[in-house]
Amino acid sequence: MSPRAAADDGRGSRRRHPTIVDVAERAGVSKSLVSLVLRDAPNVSDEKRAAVTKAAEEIGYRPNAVARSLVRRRSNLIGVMVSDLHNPYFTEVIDGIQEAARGSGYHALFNTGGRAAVEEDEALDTLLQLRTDGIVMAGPVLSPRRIAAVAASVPVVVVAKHSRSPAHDSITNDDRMGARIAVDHLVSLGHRRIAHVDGGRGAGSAQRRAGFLDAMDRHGLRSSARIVTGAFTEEGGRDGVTTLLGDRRGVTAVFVGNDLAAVGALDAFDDHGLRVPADMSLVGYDNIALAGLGHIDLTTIDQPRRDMGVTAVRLLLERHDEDRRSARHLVVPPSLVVRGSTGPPARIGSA
Amino acid sequence: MSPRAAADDGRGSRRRHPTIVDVAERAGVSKSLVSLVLRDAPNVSDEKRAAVTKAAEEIGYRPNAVARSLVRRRSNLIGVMVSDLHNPYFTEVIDGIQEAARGSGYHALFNTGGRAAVEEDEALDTLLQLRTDGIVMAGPVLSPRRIAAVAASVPVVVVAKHSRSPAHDSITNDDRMGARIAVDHLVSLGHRRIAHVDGGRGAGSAQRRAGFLDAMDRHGLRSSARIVTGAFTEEGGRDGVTTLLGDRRGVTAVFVGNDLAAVGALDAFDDHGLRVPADMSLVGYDNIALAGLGHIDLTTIDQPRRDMGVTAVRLLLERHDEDRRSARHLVVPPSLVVRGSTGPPARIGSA
DNA sequence: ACGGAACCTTGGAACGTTCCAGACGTGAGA
DNA sequence: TCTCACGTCTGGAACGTTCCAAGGTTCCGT
Repeated sequence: MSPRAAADDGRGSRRRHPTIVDVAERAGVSKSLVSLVLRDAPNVSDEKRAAVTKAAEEIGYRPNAVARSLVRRRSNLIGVMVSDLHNPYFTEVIDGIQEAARGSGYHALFNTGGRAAVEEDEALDTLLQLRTDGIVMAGPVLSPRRIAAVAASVPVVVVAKHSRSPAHDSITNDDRMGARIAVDHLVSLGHRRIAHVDGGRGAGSAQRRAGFLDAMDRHGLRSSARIVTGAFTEEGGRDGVTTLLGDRRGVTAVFVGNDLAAVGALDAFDDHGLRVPADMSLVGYDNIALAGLGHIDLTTIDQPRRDMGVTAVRLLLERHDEDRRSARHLVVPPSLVVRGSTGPPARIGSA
Repeated sequence: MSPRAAADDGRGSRRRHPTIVDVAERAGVSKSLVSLVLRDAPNVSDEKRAAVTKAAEEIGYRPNAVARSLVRRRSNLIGVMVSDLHNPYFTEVIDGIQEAARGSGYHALFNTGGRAAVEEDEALDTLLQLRTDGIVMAGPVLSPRRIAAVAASVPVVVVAKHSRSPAHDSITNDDRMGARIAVDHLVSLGHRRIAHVDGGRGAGSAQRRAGFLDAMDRHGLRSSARIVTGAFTEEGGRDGVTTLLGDRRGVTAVFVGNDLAAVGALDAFDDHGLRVPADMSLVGYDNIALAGLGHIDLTTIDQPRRDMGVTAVRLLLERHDEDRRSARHLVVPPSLVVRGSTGPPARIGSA
């Protein structure tokens, strides 16, 4: 009598999982044949195939991915470290990753670092020890050094954070261009005195600031461009606008660093009795779901986040399956989404 | 010369990961000793311990969790299937899970099913094949049958969906109680004619409806209670309110099924020129981040989501480590969060 | 009738760990 | 001096797969 026949695992607990050998015994074939059938290889007789399938079904066999990855030395897993799951920006990227992974025979598994470097490090370590075939880092706050170190042992693609590292790939949107689009839109509506409440030291903030100035310049409005410091939070937007309104010189439109901050701005305008868009136009950035709510209805700059997720997986597979060695840093174009927070400037007060 | 010394893996690609044997060779000890040191066992001389640690460090050794789980027959992984990552409700539950897992030497790994049963099934299969030590299902839309089937091979706890299955544990908030709290709050402000825009067939919707009627009854307001059908979406709330306002009989307050729908309701009130809370009080449910935004400022019912996540992990470990066999179905109390969307009813129109 | 190709099936090694049983000192107690 | 215990270290089996080389059949062409 085989030792396995001794039933449960001794702790009197949950019965051990059936293995390929159990299936083989029941079907009266070798374990190798079972393996072949389960991976549906050609050159297996219909008879045996049926017997194995039936036996597997009957005992509720479920392949052990652990043993499989060990011997194959690949897990078919894509690990995704998301810096912050609370940020709705990432959830759509995740959708794209999930979709692309499923479509290529991989499974995506997520992790989060709660915007803290130590935790991100731990999360990455888990992914690394699991021997995932590739790692996506969504908006990491980790140091470039550490990211490069991870990239030394597994393909890595960084999403939503600019990088020029030769060690890994990255994919970001063109923040400069996005800011320019926002300004162009406002100018086309007739605005001249436009302010920017920036995102402080947040990711992409510097580029958006540069794009803003750049665009104002092109329209010959450099002198009426105004920038105040904010942050990528509701509060950052509120404070920025408050500062701005303290000494505004006929500003009729504001481009805010991101949507969350724009909502804060909306709030501040409310407090000052300014109506949007009648008295003040407002443009955000990112097009998070929030911006589309009827009650907020924010004109904003959209990043093709889902596509970015899909592309991230593609980049990973190029490295893993096609053995690409050189780094690729992709920059995708953002686009304008016009909603109800922008309109022509009020006649009164226009210079 | 050992075959391993042949450098890379033949595909000319990424160098293979160093193993415990590589560390052993370099440190001049057996692989068993390396294993002992790495799991810092007692009874290892300081000298050897140092040698092993140094060697591991030098060659950048990182344990292979796959091999480890295979032989130990436990992965120290908690798999979390989240039905919908877009729903901010879950992100806080996730925080709790992550925190509790870390605190107990486990790692949490997430998955998502995009609110579709087939995809949820696939996601669970991935988790099952990975041999996670336990699975948390956050708001599954999967059939109870299928959930029970999964629970037959691994401990399962369902979060945010009522269940009485003997096969697994669950943790939910007391929706009846939450609805009662909402009504009590409105009544205490002086409201009498209160309506409920429900969540249709959404999870917990029936209980919230029952709690609403129950509370109205207790206050002797059964006859002025009004319920209209909605859904747990912005649109559901908007439509519900529109229906309601079509034939309102002096309604001064509305309790909406969840926060998202409440935002839709806010919108509909706007459209009808009703000011909140001056003309109409509004209470939501769930206390998602959105509700706290200054611009929305919604009074709502809070579920202790983070705690629910922590508790879910605890339930899992009770089964896995302490071998509990009987099912536990926990119900936690929700609480009121008063913000700016509720106030006393307007004098005009009060009966 | 014979060789070999084509097809199907199988045993065993390997993947990188953990764990068990036992080997090898060394020092204490008899 | 001989045992025995203790502390330290090691080899080998096991975990559940995949994959390779090779073993059998069957069938075809000559």
